[in-house]
Amino acid sequence: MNKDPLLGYISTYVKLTAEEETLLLSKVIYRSYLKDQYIVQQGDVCKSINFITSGCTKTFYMNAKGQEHIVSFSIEDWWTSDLGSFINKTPADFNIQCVENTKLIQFTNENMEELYEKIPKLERLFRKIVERAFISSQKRIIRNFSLSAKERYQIFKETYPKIEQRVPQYMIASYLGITKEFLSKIKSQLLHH
Amino acid sequence: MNKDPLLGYISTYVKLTAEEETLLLSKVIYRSYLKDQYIVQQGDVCKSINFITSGCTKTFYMNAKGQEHIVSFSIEDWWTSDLGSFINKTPADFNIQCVENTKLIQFTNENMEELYEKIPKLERLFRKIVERAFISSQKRIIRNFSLSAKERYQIFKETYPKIEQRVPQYMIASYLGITKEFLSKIKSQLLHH
DNA sequence: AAATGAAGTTAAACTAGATTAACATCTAAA
DNA sequence: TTTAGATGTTAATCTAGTTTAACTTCATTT
Repeated sequence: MNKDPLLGYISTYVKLTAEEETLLLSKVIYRSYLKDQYIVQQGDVCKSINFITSGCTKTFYMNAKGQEHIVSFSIEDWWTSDLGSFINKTPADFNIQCVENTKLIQFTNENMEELYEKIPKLERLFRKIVERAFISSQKRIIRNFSLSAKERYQIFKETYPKIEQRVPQYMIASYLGITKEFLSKIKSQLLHH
Repeated sequence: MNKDPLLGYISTYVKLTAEEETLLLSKVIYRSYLKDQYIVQQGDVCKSINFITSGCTKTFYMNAKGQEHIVSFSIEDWWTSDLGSFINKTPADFNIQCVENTKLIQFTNENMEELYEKIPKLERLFRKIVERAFISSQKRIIRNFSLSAKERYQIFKETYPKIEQRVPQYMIASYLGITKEFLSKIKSQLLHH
């Protein structure tokens, strides 16, 4: 039925007519990236909002000392972008890099504006998507404050079992806000209970 | 011109007609709370999205050990809610409590849905509001990972000078994710440089 | 089959920030 | 005017997590 993964995804939020679906697909760009390629580089303006159809990316901040801090991983059926940079056309705070070969569907800022005008239902779609993202971001702040690294790791494994198996351990440590050495210690503690 | 602070605020995002403004005002509830009163209690379902017209609130999570972790402060012209609870009608993760006597304008879930149907421009308004909230939440996660408590305190002072003067220091410590004793130490370090 | 490098482990020494506890200051009520 | 509660400070001790560094394991290339 839904030949396109994006349309399938959208239909779970809002119902588009056939014409709207055609218009939408005419305004998106299909792209493939190889493992390790950058979709967005910190300092550049982020030109797209991206819907991932296959693969895996990491969004990270690199500080002055050259340390990576991973904000999020994204896999199939998730969105990724530096939203602040995309909306305000300011230099990106984050890098988005492929952890696997990745296929995605891009919306540029101009196409996005046009689509919002022509298909107002998309305002609702993206309102809801951003609401969810915001809610989970708030929860993450609280978890980082109130839980130990070990507890955060256990919750990560439960919440994102797929991601845990697909990305190297040192990236998980970075996502959790700890060093790879300390995550290694936590894992051995959990093994030898 | 704009007799109502809410309409004034909204007009900076989207232009409403006089009829739309009237409809909107007919669907909101004006409320006053005293200092220390709760607007939302953790565990209850959060029934409203609130636009603050005067006063100050704190949104915090209380963990199993009874420790408060402040997620955010809100003052005039800001919104406050437990969005996850409001949208999904699930028990609230957070408490929202007044730090000062506070006046606010409430949108219930049903009124909100009705307003979205009748004034589609509001979808855009709230999309943009939530986008901003999400962007700053992401930045906060990164700051908590990559900066020391002293640096976070300095950024807090620069970013929210008004709030710093209005809330007690132990709440700022909680917002920063540190103890009041450690914030006290940081302040004396900054004084006697 | 050896060599290179990326990813993960272990352990010792170290530090940012927590905990505990005693004390200080301020305010508002009685 | 005293008292009591809330807020803030100082200092000693403690700990979760970092740093550094040496070592292991595994996959890929030559």
